[in-house]
Amino acid sequence: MDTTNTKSETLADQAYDALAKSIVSGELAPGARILEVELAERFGMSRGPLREAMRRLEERRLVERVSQRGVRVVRLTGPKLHGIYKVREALEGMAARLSAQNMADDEIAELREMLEAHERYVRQSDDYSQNQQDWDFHDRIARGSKNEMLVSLLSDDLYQLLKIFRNQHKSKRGRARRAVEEHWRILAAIEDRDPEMAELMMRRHISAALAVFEPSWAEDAAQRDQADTADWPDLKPEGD
Amino acid sequence: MDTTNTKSETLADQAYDALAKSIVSGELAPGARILEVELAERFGMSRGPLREAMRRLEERRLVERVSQRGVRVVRLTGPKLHGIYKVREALEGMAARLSAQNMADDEIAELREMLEAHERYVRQSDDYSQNQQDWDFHDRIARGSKNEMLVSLLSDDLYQLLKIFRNQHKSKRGRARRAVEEHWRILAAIEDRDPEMAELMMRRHISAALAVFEPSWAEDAAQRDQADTADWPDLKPEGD
DNA sequence: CCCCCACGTAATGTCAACATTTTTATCATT
DNA sequence: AATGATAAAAATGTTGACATTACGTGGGGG
Repeated sequence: MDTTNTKSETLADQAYDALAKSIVSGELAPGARILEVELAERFGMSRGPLREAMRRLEERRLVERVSQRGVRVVRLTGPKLHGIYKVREALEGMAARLSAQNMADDEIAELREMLEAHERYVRQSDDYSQNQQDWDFHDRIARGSKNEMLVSLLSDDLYQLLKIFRNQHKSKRGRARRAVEEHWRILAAIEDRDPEMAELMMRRHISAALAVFEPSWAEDAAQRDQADTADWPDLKPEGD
Repeated sequence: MDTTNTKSETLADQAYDALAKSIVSGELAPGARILEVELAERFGMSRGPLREAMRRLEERRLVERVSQRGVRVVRLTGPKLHGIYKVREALEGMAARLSAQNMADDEIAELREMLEAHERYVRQSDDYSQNQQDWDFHDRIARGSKNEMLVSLLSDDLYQLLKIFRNQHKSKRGRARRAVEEHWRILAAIEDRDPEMAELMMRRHISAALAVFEPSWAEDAAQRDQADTADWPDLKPEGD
């Protein structure tokens, strides 16, 4: 973790950036406790700014806090991931629709180039998992919508959250190629300036991804149920 | 503002709740500066927990912070509101779809009763503006989706944000009645357990609301352009 | 062997003081 | 009257100390 060479101005903001990066990169694993005293020593700052940073992370849904007990990196269950994919379907469908209307011609050309590079990679790769090129494609569509709130919700919130769980996005053989084909269909609709088709293609794409990934989430859940009771016991209601 | 009689445990959480309520209720007006020292005195606590609370509000998009200069209640422009309505369309369309599938029969019955009461109110009222019954209807649909992330994004984030701008939601004569009619169509589709129709009706409803409200946002923007330069001057880029 | 209690340690929550930055008010000059 | 400089006041950012809560371990009793 590195708090130097960042553009943020206050220590609290620097700590937030560094922590968010560590969480999204997996360096701080899902479920990991985040101890203020330890971080204060590591970052060379007092606990105050760290607490501020962690409050921001909390509202970004990247960490979960229990009062008086501390903060840990969020863990997502199968049902929650399912819920997030439904939200993705809605938001990204709208993003594709708006991109077909609002995306600049040079942006669309760049997107085509990116997709060509992505296709070449997938043709010569055995890598099943979702990679940065996938995320870049989706990020570009979100930004192409020219809708600030959409970008914020997708690129700043949901994609960061999902990146934590890159291991939950392992596909079946062939899915990566299929995904690229679906990307082409989305791009074609955007190039055609056809909002309805763009939305339909994007929603189908997200639905298909969900169908592929979801079975493995149930398996993961079985393993996780054991670990849960071991390290963060049920909290009793504390009065009304 | 009141920090007593709340269920929150830490002072920071109490302050967050109290501040969020004040912002959403309009007591703290859009654009208002939030001064730590003043609040510390009013709430009878030190500035530390207040800073934590404000960091949470920042990520909830209810306040905007400029480093070293402070925090103010968010102001929404016409284009931003437009963007939020597009996001609403997407998310609430999905919420209605999922509610048609997942909502319990007794929940649907309650929703019907609520809508009947809402209709009676509108028939005998001259009130054009969007009221709590409207929000309650939408909140119920979001919760009926049984999708945590959808509920969080809509009911915890977007609706709170939009409530700040209740004065931006003044309608034309007759819109309130029309809205109730549209609510009936949404409910009918949910009762029929017809996800496609529920989504279509909800998306049309949000689109129609946008079409009604949006013209007045442009007028508001003209007035606001003058005020902006007066009280928060342009920030110069500070290096890279 | 299991449960309960007491005590010490670790971690979180808060406070007030200090450091730094920004804003405001005042005065001098043009 | 307007502008610029300076000093004081106000506000934000950070620190370390203290208060409070939670956790872990050991000892004793049933």
